[in-house]
Amino acid sequence: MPVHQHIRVTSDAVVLRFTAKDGFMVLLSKRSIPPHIFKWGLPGGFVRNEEPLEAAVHREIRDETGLRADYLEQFRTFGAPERDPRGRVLCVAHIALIRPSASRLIPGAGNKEAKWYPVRELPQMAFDHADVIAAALEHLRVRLRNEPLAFEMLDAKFPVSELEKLYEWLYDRPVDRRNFQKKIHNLGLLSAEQEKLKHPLQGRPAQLYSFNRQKFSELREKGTPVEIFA
Amino acid sequence: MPVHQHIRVTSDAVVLRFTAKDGFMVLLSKRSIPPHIFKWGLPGGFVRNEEPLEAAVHREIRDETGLRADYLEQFRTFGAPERDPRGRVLCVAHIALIRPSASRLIPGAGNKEAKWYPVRELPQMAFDHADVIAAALEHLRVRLRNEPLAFEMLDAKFPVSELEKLYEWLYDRPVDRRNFQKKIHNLGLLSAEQEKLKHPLQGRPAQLYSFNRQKFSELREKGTPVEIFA
DNA sequence: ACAAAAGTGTTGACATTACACCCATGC
DNA sequence: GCATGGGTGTAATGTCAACACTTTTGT
Repeated sequence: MPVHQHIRVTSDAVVLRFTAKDGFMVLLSKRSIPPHIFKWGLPGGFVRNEEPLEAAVHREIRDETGLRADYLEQFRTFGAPERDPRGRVLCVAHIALIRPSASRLIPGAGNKEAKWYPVRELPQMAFDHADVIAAALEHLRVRLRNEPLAFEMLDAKFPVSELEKLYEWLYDRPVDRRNFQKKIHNLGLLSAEQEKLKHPLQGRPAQLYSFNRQKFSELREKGTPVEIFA
Repeated sequence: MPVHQHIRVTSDAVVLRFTAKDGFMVLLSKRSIPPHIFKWGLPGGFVRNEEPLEAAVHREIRDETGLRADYLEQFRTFGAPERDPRGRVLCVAHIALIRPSASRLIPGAGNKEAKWYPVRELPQMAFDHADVIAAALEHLRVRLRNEPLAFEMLDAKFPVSELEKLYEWLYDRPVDRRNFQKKIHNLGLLSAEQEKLKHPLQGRPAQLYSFNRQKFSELREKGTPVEIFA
Protein backbone atom coordinates (compact mmCIF):
# COMPACT_ATOMS: atom_id res chain seq x y z
CA MET A 1 0.00 0.00 0.00
CA PRO A 2 2.05 2.87 -1.32
CA VAL A 3 1.92 6.07 0.68
CA HIS A 4 3.98 7.60 -2.08
CA GLN A 5 1.48 7.19 -4.89
CA HIS A 6 0.25 10.59 -5.94
CA ILE A 7 -2.25 10.37 -8.77
CA ARG A 8 -5.34 12.49 -9.08
CA VAL A 9 -8.47 11.53 -10.93
CA THR A 10 -10.98 13.48 -12.94
CA SER A 11 -14.25 12.25 -14.35
CA ASP A 12 -15.03 13.97 -17.65
CA ALA A 13 -17.73 13.78 -20.27
CA VAL A 14 -17.98 14.11 -24.01
CA VAL A 15 -21.53 15.44 -24.04
CA LEU A 16 -23.09 15.04 -27.47
CA ARG A 17 -26.23 16.17 -29.14
CA PHE A 18 -27.45 15.66 -32.67
CA THR A 19 -29.80 17.51 -34.98
CA ALA A 20 -30.15 17.10 -38.71
CA LYS A 21 -29.52 20.81 -39.05
CA ASP A 22 -26.27 21.07 -37.10
CA GLY A 23 -24.97 17.51 -36.98
CA PHE A 24 -23.15 16.28 -33.90
CA MET A 25 -22.30 18.99 -31.42
CA VAL A 26 -20.13 18.65 -28.34
CA LEU A 27 -20.58 20.60 -25.15
CA LEU A 28 -17.46 22.46 -24.08
CA SER A 29 -16.76 24.75 -21.20
CA LYS A 30 -14.22 27.53 -21.19
CA ARG A 31 -11.50 27.14 -18.62
CA SER A 32 -11.27 30.02 -16.19
CA ILE A 33 -8.16 28.84 -14.39
CA PRO A 34 -4.75 27.51 -15.40
CA PRO A 35 -3.52 25.29 -16.83
CA HIS A 36 -4.79 25.97 -20.34
CA ILE A 37 -6.71 28.97 -19.09
CA PHE A 38 -9.18 30.33 -21.67
CA LYS A 39 -8.97 27.22 -23.78
CA TRP A 40 -12.02 24.99 -24.10
CA GLY A 41 -12.30 21.72 -22.28
CA LEU A 42 -14.68 18.89 -21.56
CA PRO A 43 -17.09 19.33 -18.68
CA GLY A 44 -15.68 17.37 -15.78
CA GLY A 45 -13.37 17.64 -12.86
CA PHE A 46 -11.86 16.04 -9.82
CA VAL A 47 -13.76 13.17 -8.28
CA ARG A 48 -14.61 13.47 -4.62
CA ASN A 49 -13.26 10.84 -2.29
CA GLU A 50 -16.56 9.10 -1.65
CA GLU A 51 -18.24 9.87 -4.93
CA PRO A 52 -19.03 7.33 -7.66
CA LEU A 53 -17.48 8.19 -11.02
CA GLU A 54 -20.82 8.65 -12.73
CA ALA A 55 -22.13 10.89 -9.99
CA ALA A 56 -19.08 13.10 -10.42
CA VAL A 57 -19.80 13.50 -14.13
CA HIS A 58 -23.42 14.39 -13.57
CA ARG A 59 -22.44 16.90 -10.92
CA GLU A 60 -19.83 18.56 -13.10
CA ILE A 61 -22.10 18.75 -16.12
CA ARG A 62 -24.79 20.34 -14.02
CA ASP A 63 -22.43 22.79 -12.34
CA GLU A 64 -20.62 23.83 -15.49
CA THR A 65 -23.50 23.94 -17.94
CA GLY A 66 -26.80 23.53 -16.12
CA LEU A 67 -27.72 20.52 -18.25
CA ARG A 68 -28.66 16.95 -17.37
CA ALA A 69 -27.55 14.09 -19.64
CA ASP A 70 -30.12 11.49 -20.66
CA TYR A 71 -27.53 8.75 -21.04
CA LEU A 72 -24.10 8.27 -19.55
CA GLU A 73 -21.51 5.61 -20.19
CA GLN A 74 -17.86 5.33 -19.28
CA PHE A 75 -15.68 4.47 -22.26
CA ARG A 76 -11.99 4.84 -21.48
CA THR A 77 -9.49 6.12 -18.99
CA PHE A 78 -6.75 8.40 -20.27
CA GLY A 79 -3.63 8.09 -18.22
CA ALA A 80 -0.56 9.22 -20.12
CA PRO A 81 1.88 10.53 -17.51
CA GLU A 82 2.40 13.87 -19.25
CA ARG A 83 -1.16 14.67 -20.21
CA ASP A 84 -1.59 17.26 -17.44
CA PRO A 85 1.17 19.78 -16.59
CA ARG A 86 0.12 19.80 -12.94
CA GLY A 87 1.31 16.24 -12.45
CA ARG A 88 -0.23 12.83 -12.83
CA VAL A 89 -3.93 13.19 -13.49
CA LEU A 90 -6.06 10.35 -14.84
CA CYS A 91 -9.15 11.17 -16.83
CA VAL A 92 -11.99 8.68 -16.65
CA ALA A 93 -13.80 9.63 -19.84
CA HIS A 94 -17.52 9.21 -20.39
CA ILE A 95 -19.89 9.64 -23.26
CA ALA A 96 -23.03 11.56 -22.38
CA LEU A 97 -25.97 11.83 -24.75
CA ILE A 98 -28.63 14.46 -24.54
CA ARG A 99 -31.81 15.04 -26.51
CA PRO A 100 -32.10 18.23 -28.55
CA SER A 101 -35.13 19.33 -26.54
CA ALA A 102 -33.11 19.10 -23.32
CA SER A 103 -29.94 20.68 -24.61
CA ARG A 104 -30.67 24.39 -24.54
CA LEU A 105 -28.06 26.29 -22.60
CA ILE A 106 -29.52 28.77 -20.19
CA PRO A 107 -27.03 31.57 -19.53
CA GLY A 108 -26.17 31.73 -15.88
CA ALA A 109 -27.44 28.24 -15.12
CA GLY A 110 -23.89 26.98 -14.87
CA ASN A 111 -20.87 28.57 -13.26
CA LYS A 112 -18.79 28.60 -16.39
CA GLU A 113 -19.06 29.77 -19.93
CA ALA A 114 -20.38 26.78 -21.85
CA LYS A 115 -21.06 26.34 -25.54
CA TRP A 116 -22.03 23.74 -28.11
CA TYR A 117 -19.39 23.25 -30.80
CA PRO A 118 -19.70 21.29 -34.05
CA VAL A 119 -17.65 18.16 -33.55
CA ARG A 120 -15.88 18.79 -36.84
CA GLU A 121 -14.91 22.36 -36.01
CA LEU A 122 -13.42 22.30 -32.57
CA PRO A 123 -11.72 25.32 -31.04
CA GLN A 124 -8.32 25.21 -29.39
CA MET A 125 -8.68 22.45 -26.81
CA ALA A 126 -7.17 22.00 -23.38
CA PHE A 127 -5.11 18.93 -22.44
CA ASP A 128 -5.67 15.90 -24.69
CA HIS A 129 -9.37 16.59 -24.90
CA ALA A 130 -9.40 16.63 -28.69
CA ASP A 131 -8.16 13.03 -28.56
CA VAL A 132 -10.80 12.16 -26.01
CA ILE A 133 -13.52 13.48 -28.31
CA ALA A 134 -12.13 11.57 -31.26
CA ALA A 135 -12.04 8.38 -29.19
CA ALA A 136 -15.61 8.97 -28.02
CA LEU A 137 -16.86 9.21 -31.59
CA GLU A 138 -15.00 6.08 -32.56
CA HIS A 139 -16.53 4.31 -29.58
CA LEU A 140 -19.96 5.50 -30.63
CA ARG A 141 -19.42 4.20 -34.14
CA VAL A 142 -18.89 0.76 -32.71
CA ARG A 143 -21.73 0.93 -30.20
CA LEU A 144 -24.41 2.37 -32.46
CA ARG A 145 -24.31 -0.61 -34.80
CA ASN A 146 -25.92 -2.91 -32.28
CA GLU A 147 -27.05 -0.80 -29.36
CA PRO A 148 -30.10 1.45 -29.46
CA LEU A 149 -28.16 4.46 -28.28
CA ALA A 150 -29.21 6.61 -31.21
CA PHE A 151 -32.62 6.87 -29.59
CA GLU A 152 -31.03 8.54 -26.60
CA MET A 153 -30.08 11.40 -28.89
CA LEU A 154 -33.51 11.89 -30.42
CA ASP A 155 -36.58 13.37 -28.83
CA ALA A 156 -39.26 10.95 -27.68
CA LYS A 157 -41.07 11.32 -31.00
CA PHE A 158 -39.04 11.67 -34.15
CA PRO A 159 -39.27 11.18 -37.89
CA VAL A 160 -37.34 8.28 -39.42
CA SER A 161 -35.32 10.73 -41.46
CA GLU A 162 -33.83 12.16 -38.28
CA LEU A 163 -32.57 8.72 -37.26
CA GLU A 164 -31.26 8.13 -40.74
CA LYS A 165 -29.37 11.39 -40.84
CA LEU A 166 -27.81 10.64 -37.49
CA TYR A 167 -26.31 7.46 -38.91
CA GLU A 168 -25.32 9.18 -42.13
CA TRP A 169 -23.49 11.84 -40.20
CA LEU A 170 -21.72 9.50 -37.81
CA TYR A 171 -20.48 7.08 -40.45
CA ASP A 172 -20.02 9.87 -42.97
CA ARG A 173 -21.62 8.12 -45.87
CA PRO A 174 -24.95 8.35 -47.68
CA VAL A 175 -27.68 5.89 -46.78
CA ASP A 176 -30.47 4.77 -49.08
CA ARG A 177 -33.70 6.08 -47.62
CA ARG A 178 -35.83 3.18 -48.81
CA ASN A 179 -33.52 0.45 -47.60
CA PHE A 180 -33.05 2.17 -44.27
CA GLN A 181 -36.78 2.43 -43.66
CA LYS A 182 -37.29 -1.19 -44.65
CA LYS A 183 -34.62 -2.41 -42.31
CA ILE A 184 -35.60 -0.33 -39.34
CA HIS A 185 -39.26 -1.22 -39.71
CA ASN A 186 -38.52 -4.91 -40.16
CA LEU A 187 -36.67 -4.89 -36.88
CA GLY A 188 -39.94 -3.65 -35.40
CA LEU A 189 -38.31 -1.24 -33.02
CA LEU A 190 -40.36 1.80 -33.98
CA SER A 191 -43.95 2.50 -32.96
CA ALA A 192 -45.92 4.93 -35.09
CA GLU A 193 -47.37 7.83 -33.16
CA GLN A 194 -50.67 9.54 -33.85
CA GLU A 195 -49.07 12.80 -34.71
CA LYS A 196 -47.16 14.00 -37.67
CA LEU A 197 -44.38 16.51 -37.57
CA LYS A 198 -46.07 19.86 -37.09
CA HIS A 199 -43.87 22.49 -38.61
CA PRO A 200 -41.70 21.18 -41.34
CA LEU A 201 -39.76 24.01 -42.85
CA GLN A 202 -40.75 22.74 -46.24
CA GLY A 203 -42.19 19.62 -47.77
CA ARG A 204 -44.57 16.90 -46.69
CA PRO A 205 -44.90 16.42 -42.93
CA ALA A 206 -43.26 13.28 -41.63
CA GLN A 207 -44.81 10.50 -39.64
CA LEU A 208 -43.48 10.48 -36.08
CA TYR A 209 -42.26 7.35 -34.33
CA SER A 210 -41.10 6.41 -30.88
CA PHE A 211 -38.55 3.80 -29.89
CA ASN A 212 -40.15 0.60 -28.63
CA ARG A 213 -37.79 -0.25 -25.80
CA GLN A 214 -39.88 -3.20 -24.69
CA LYS A 215 -39.71 -4.80 -28.12
CA PHE A 216 -35.98 -4.31 -28.17
CA SER A 217 -35.57 -6.04 -24.80
CA GLU A 218 -37.66 -8.96 -26.00
CA LEU A 219 -35.44 -9.46 -29.03
CA ARG A 220 -32.35 -9.31 -26.84
CA GLU A 221 -33.79 -11.80 -24.39
CA LYS A 222 -34.50 -14.22 -27.18
CA GLY A 223 -30.94 -13.88 -28.39
CA THR A 224 -32.00 -12.55 -31.79
CA PRO A 225 -29.06 -10.61 -33.12
CA VAL A 226 -30.09 -6.98 -33.50
CA GLU A 227 -27.96 -5.14 -36.00
CA ILE A 228 -29.35 -1.67 -36.46
CA PHE A 229 -26.74 -0.48 -38.86
CA ALA A 230 -24.19 -2.21 -41.07
CA MET B 1 -6.70 21.55 -7.60
CA PRO B 2 -7.80 19.58 -4.58
CA VAL B 3 -5.14 18.78 -2.05
CA HIS B 4 -7.75 16.76 -0.26
CA GLN B 5 -8.39 14.23 -3.00
CA HIS B 6 -7.13 10.85 -1.89
CA ILE B 7 -7.73 8.17 -4.47
CA ARG B 8 -5.35 5.43 -5.32
CA VAL B 9 -5.15 3.64 -8.64
CA THR B 10 -4.34 0.10 -9.62
CA SER B 11 -3.86 -1.27 -13.10
CA ASP B 12 -5.08 -4.86 -13.31
CA ALA B 13 -5.40 -7.47 -16.00
CA VAL B 14 -7.76 -10.27 -16.86
CA VAL B 15 -5.17 -12.48 -18.53
CA LEU B 16 -6.82 -15.08 -20.72
CA ARG B 17 -5.70 -18.10 -22.62
CA PHE B 18 -7.65 -20.58 -24.67
CA THR B 19 -7.17 -24.18 -25.68
CA ALA B 20 -9.75 -26.53 -27.10
CA LYS B 21 -8.95 -28.92 -24.32
CA ASP B 22 -9.42 -26.58 -21.35
CA GLY B 23 -11.48 -23.71 -22.76
CA PHE B 24 -10.85 -20.18 -21.51
CA MET B 25 -8.58 -19.96 -18.52
CA VAL B 26 -7.83 -16.88 -16.46
CA LEU B 27 -4.57 -16.21 -14.71
CA LEU B 28 -4.96 -15.52 -10.99
CA SER B 29 -2.48 -14.84 -8.28
CA LYS B 30 -2.91 -15.69 -4.65
CA ARG B 31 -2.87 -12.70 -2.36
CA SER B 32 -0.19 -12.86 0.29
CA ILE B 33 -1.20 -9.72 2.15
CA PRO B 34 -4.46 -8.25 3.47
CA PRO B 35 -7.05 -7.31 2.52
CA HIS B 36 -8.52 -10.53 1.21
CA ILE B 37 -5.36 -12.38 2.14
CA PHE B 38 -5.18 -15.90 0.65
CA LYS B 39 -8.00 -15.21 -1.75
CA TRP B 40 -7.25 -15.14 -5.46
CA GLY B 41 -7.06 -11.90 -7.40
CA LEU B 42 -6.18 -10.49 -10.77
CA PRO B 43 -2.55 -9.78 -11.50
CA GLY B 44 -2.08 -6.06 -11.08
CA GLY B 45 -1.28 -3.42 -8.54
CA PHE B 46 -0.62 0.19 -7.80
CA VAL B 47 0.50 2.35 -10.67
CA ARG B 48 3.72 4.25 -10.19
CA ASN B 49 3.57 8.00 -10.41
CA GLU B 50 5.33 8.32 -13.74
CA GLU B 51 4.29 5.02 -15.22
CA PRO B 52 1.86 4.55 -18.13
CA LEU B 53 -1.11 2.35 -17.28
CA GLU B 54 -0.17 -0.33 -19.76
CA ALA B 55 3.40 -0.46 -18.54
CA ALA B 56 2.12 -1.02 -15.03
CA VAL B 57 0.07 -4.01 -16.16
CA HIS B 58 2.96 -5.58 -18.00
CA ARG B 59 5.20 -5.08 -15.01
CA GLU B 60 2.74 -6.61 -12.59
CA ILE B 61 2.02 -9.59 -14.82
CA ARG B 62 5.71 -10.24 -15.15
CA ASP B 63 6.42 -9.82 -11.45
CA GLU B 64 3.52 -11.91 -10.24
CA THR B 65 3.54 -14.68 -12.80
CA GLY B 66 6.64 -14.45 -14.99
CA LEU B 67 4.53 -14.26 -18.15
CA ARG B 68 4.36 -11.73 -20.96
CA ALA B 69 1.00 -10.96 -22.62
CA ASP B 70 0.84 -10.92 -26.40
CA TYR B 71 -2.01 -8.42 -26.47
CA LEU B 72 -3.19 -5.83 -23.98
CA GLU B 73 -6.19 -3.57 -24.07
CA GLN B 74 -7.81 -1.41 -21.43
CA PHE B 75 -11.54 -2.00 -21.18
CA ARG B 76 -13.05 -0.32 -18.14
CA THR B 77 -12.29 1.43 -14.88
CA PHE B 78 -13.97 0.14 -11.77
CA GLY B 79 -14.49 2.87 -9.26
CA ALA B 80 -17.24 2.06 -6.79
CA PRO B 81 -16.33 3.85 -3.55
CA GLU B 82 -16.60 0.74 -1.38
CA ARG B 83 -14.88 -1.76 -3.62
CA ASP B 84 -11.69 -1.76 -1.54
CA PRO B 85 -11.75 -1.79 2.28
CA ARG B 86 -8.53 0.22 2.43
CA GLY B 87 -10.24 3.30 1.03
CA ARG B 88 -10.88 4.67 -2.41
CA VAL B 89 -9.02 2.60 -4.95
CA LEU B 90 -9.79 2.73 -8.66
CA CYS B 91 -9.06 -0.29 -10.79
CA VAL B 92 -8.17 0.38 -14.41
CA ALA B 93 -9.00 -3.02 -15.85
CA HIS B 94 -7.34 -4.53 -18.90
CA ILE B 95 -7.80 -7.61 -21.00
CA ALA B 96 -4.59 -9.44 -21.75
CA LEU B 97 -4.40 -12.29 -24.22
CA ILE B 98 -1.66 -14.85 -24.33
CA ARG B 99 -0.95 -17.72 -26.67
CA PRO B 100 -0.98 -21.26 -25.28
CA SER B 101 2.66 -21.75 -26.22
CA ALA B 102 3.62 -18.71 -24.15
CA SER B 103 1.44 -19.40 -21.17
CA ARG B 104 3.33 -22.03 -19.24
CA LEU B 105 3.85 -21.00 -15.63
CA ILE B 106 7.37 -21.55 -14.46
CA PRO B 107 7.43 -22.00 -10.69
CA GLY B 108 9.53 -19.35 -9.07
CA ALA B 109 9.51 -17.05 -12.08
CA GLY B 110 7.08 -14.74 -10.31
CA ASN B 111 7.02 -13.59 -6.73
CA LYS B 112 3.59 -14.90 -6.02
CA GLU B 113 1.69 -18.11 -6.30
CA ALA B 114 -0.02 -17.93 -9.69
CA LYS B 115 -2.37 -20.34 -11.36
CA TRP B 116 -4.60 -20.75 -14.38
CA TYR B 117 -8.26 -21.24 -13.50
CA PRO B 118 -11.11 -22.24 -15.79
CA VAL B 119 -13.18 -19.09 -16.29
CA ARG B 120 -16.31 -21.01 -15.43
CA GLU B 121 -14.94 -22.41 -12.17
CA LEU B 122 -13.42 -19.54 -10.30
CA PRO B 123 -12.21 -19.83 -6.74
CA GLN B 124 -13.11 -17.39 -3.99
CA MET B 125 -12.14 -14.02 -5.45
CA ALA B 126 -10.75 -10.89 -3.82
CA PHE B 127 -12.49 -7.51 -4.16
CA ASP B 128 -14.90 -7.24 -7.11
CA HIS B 129 -12.57 -9.22 -9.33
CA ALA B 130 -15.24 -11.77 -10.25
CA ASP B 131 -17.26 -8.87 -11.71
CA VAL B 132 -14.21 -7.63 -13.54
CA ILE B 133 -13.70 -11.03 -15.17
CA ALA B 134 -17.36 -11.22 -16.16
CA ALA B 135 -17.16 -7.75 -17.71
CA ALA B 136 -13.99 -8.70 -19.56
CA LEU B 137 -15.66 -11.69 -21.16
CA GLU B 138 -18.65 -9.62 -22.14
CA HIS B 139 -16.30 -7.08 -23.67
CA LEU B 140 -14.53 -9.84 -25.58
CA ARG B 141 -17.83 -11.14 -26.93
CA VAL B 142 -18.45 -7.75 -28.47
CA ARG B 143 -14.92 -7.28 -29.76
CA LEU B 144 -14.36 -10.70 -31.26
CA ARG B 145 -17.23 -10.29 -33.70
CA ASN B 146 -15.34 -7.75 -35.78
CA GLU B 147 -11.80 -7.59 -34.48
CA PRO B 148 -9.19 -10.24 -35.18
CA LEU B 149 -8.37 -10.69 -31.51
CA ALA B 150 -9.00 -14.41 -31.56
CA PHE B 151 -5.72 -14.79 -33.41
CA GLU B 152 -3.92 -13.28 -30.44
CA MET B 153 -5.02 -16.29 -28.44
CA LEU B 154 -3.86 -18.91 -30.91
CA ASP B 155 -0.35 -19.97 -31.72
CA ALA B 156 1.14 -18.63 -34.93
CA LYS B 157 0.04 -21.74 -36.80
CA PHE B 158 -3.26 -23.30 -35.88
CA PRO B 159 -5.95 -25.59 -37.30
CA VAL B 160 -9.27 -24.01 -38.22
CA SER B 161 -10.99 -26.19 -35.65
CA GLU B 162 -9.11 -24.43 -32.88
CA LEU B 163 -10.45 -21.06 -34.02
CA GLU B 164 -13.92 -22.51 -34.33
CA LYS B 165 -13.86 -23.98 -30.86
CA LEU B 166 -12.74 -20.67 -29.43
CA TYR B 167 -15.84 -18.99 -30.82
CA GLU B 168 -18.05 -21.88 -29.76
CA TRP B 169 -16.78 -21.63 -26.24
CA LEU B 170 -17.03 -17.86 -25.95
CA TYR B 171 -20.57 -17.60 -27.31
CA ASP B 172 -21.55 -20.93 -25.78
CA ARG B 173 -23.30 -22.32 -28.78
CA PRO B 174 -22.52 -24.92 -31.43
CA VAL B 175 -21.18 -23.77 -34.78
CA ASP B 176 -21.51 -25.67 -38.05
CA ARG B 177 -18.03 -26.74 -39.06
CA ARG B 178 -18.61 -26.48 -42.81
CA ASN B 179 -20.23 -23.08 -42.73
CA PHE B 180 -17.58 -21.74 -40.42
CA GLN B 181 -14.79 -22.85 -42.73
CA LYS B 182 -16.53 -21.40 -45.75
CA LYS B 183 -16.99 -18.05 -44.08
CA ILE B 184 -13.53 -17.76 -42.66
CA HIS B 185 -11.92 -18.78 -45.95
CA ASN B 186 -14.10 -16.42 -47.98
CA LEU B 187 -12.89 -13.55 -45.83
CA GLY B 188 -9.43 -14.58 -46.97
CA LEU B 189 -7.80 -13.95 -43.63
CA LEU B 190 -6.09 -17.30 -43.32
CA SER B 191 -2.96 -18.42 -45.13
CA ALA B 192 -2.36 -22.15 -45.43
CA GLU B 193 0.98 -23.27 -44.10
CA GLN B 194 3.11 -26.06 -45.48
CA GLU B 195 2.79 -28.14 -42.39
CA LYS B 196 0.06 -30.17 -40.93
CA LEU B 197 -0.54 -30.69 -37.28
CA LYS B 198 2.08 -33.18 -36.15
CA HIS B 199 0.68 -35.02 -33.22
CA PRO B 200 -3.04 -35.24 -33.26
CA LEU B 201 -4.20 -37.34 -30.39
CA GLN B 202 -6.43 -39.12 -32.80
CA GLY B 203 -7.80 -38.73 -36.27
CA ARG B 204 -6.62 -37.11 -39.46
CA PRO B 205 -3.98 -34.41 -39.06
CA ALA B 206 -5.31 -30.91 -39.60
CA GLN B 207 -4.08 -28.34 -42.08
CA LEU B 208 -2.38 -25.47 -40.30
CA TYR B 209 -3.09 -21.83 -41.07
CA SER B 210 -1.71 -18.50 -40.02
CA PHE B 211 -3.55 -15.20 -39.70
CA ASN B 212 -2.92 -12.91 -42.64
CA ARG B 213 -2.66 -9.60 -40.84
CA GLN B 214 -1.74 -7.73 -44.00
CA LYS B 215 -4.85 -8.91 -45.78
CA PHE B 216 -6.95 -7.86 -42.83
CA SER B 217 -5.47 -4.36 -42.86
CA GLU B 218 -6.17 -4.04 -46.57
CA LEU B 219 -9.82 -4.90 -46.06
CA ARG B 220 -10.07 -2.40 -43.22
CA GLU B 221 -8.43 0.30 -45.30
CA LYS B 222 -10.91 -0.25 -48.09
CA GLY B 223 -13.75 0.06 -45.62
CA THR B 224 -14.99 -3.45 -46.33
CA PRO B 225 -16.94 -4.50 -43.28
CA VAL B 226 -15.24 -7.48 -41.72
CA GLU B 227 -17.56 -9.56 -39.60
CA ILE B 228 -15.75 -12.61 -38.40
CA PHE B 229 -18.55 -14.02 -36.34
CA ALA B 230 -22.30 -13.40 -36.25
C1' DA C 1 -47.39 25.51 -60.26
C1' DC C 2 -43.32 24.84 -58.03
C1' DA C 3 -40.07 23.53 -54.44
C1' DA C 4 -39.07 20.51 -50.84
C1' DA C 5 -39.09 16.50 -48.24
C1' DA C 6 -41.74 11.95 -47.36
C1' DG C 7 -43.22 7.60 -48.69
C1' DT C 8 -43.01 3.28 -51.19
C1' DG C 9 -41.69 -1.99 -54.27
C1' DT C 10 -39.03 -5.03 -57.24
C1' DT C 11 -35.13 -7.40 -58.74
C1' DG C 12 -30.58 -9.52 -58.80
C1' DA C 13 -26.59 -10.58 -56.11
C1' DC C 14 -24.86 -12.36 -52.25
C1' DA C 15 -24.68 -14.57 -47.69
C1' DT C 16 -26.48 -17.83 -44.51
C1' DT C 17 -28.44 -22.00 -43.08
C1' DA C 18 -29.21 -26.85 -42.98
C1' DC C 19 -27.61 -31.12 -43.88
C1' DA C 20 -24.19 -36.23 -44.70
C1' DC C 21 -20.52 -38.55 -46.56
C1' DC C 22 -15.66 -39.69 -47.43
C1' DC C 23 -10.60 -39.09 -45.98
C1' DA C 24 -6.27 -39.54 -43.33
C1' DT C 25 -4.19 -41.13 -39.50
C1' DG C 26 -2.98 -43.99 -34.94
C1' DC C 27 -3.82 -47.91 -32.61
C1' DG D 1 -10.48 -52.52 -39.30
C1' DC D 2 -12.06 -49.35 -36.23
C1' DA D 3 -12.20 -45.10 -33.84
C1' DT D 4 -11.34 -40.33 -34.18
C1' DG D 5 -11.33 -35.93 -35.97
C1' DG D 6 -10.62 -33.39 -40.72
C1' DG D 7 -12.29 -31.95 -45.04
C1' DT D 8 -15.83 -30.87 -48.39
C1' DG D 9 -20.77 -29.36 -51.76
C1' DT D 10 -25.47 -28.20 -52.75
C1' DA D 11 -30.03 -26.44 -52.46
C1' DA D 12 -33.34 -23.35 -50.09
C1' DT D 13 -33.86 -19.23 -47.76
C1' DG D 14 -33.08 -14.73 -46.24
C1' DT D 15 -30.81 -10.38 -46.52
C1' DC D 16 -28.77 -6.43 -48.81
C1' DA D 17 -27.93 -3.12 -52.59
C1' DA D 18 -29.48 -0.70 -56.37
C1' DC D 19 -32.80 1.88 -58.42
C1' DA D 20 -37.30 6.38 -59.61
C1' DC D 21 -41.64 7.92 -59.22
C1' DT D 22 -45.67 9.65 -56.62
C1' DT D 23 -47.61 12.19 -52.48
C1' DT D 24 -48.16 15.89 -49.30
C1' DT D 25 -47.46 20.14 -47.74
C1' DG D 26 -46.08 25.54 -47.84
C1' DT D 27 -45.37 29.41 -50.64
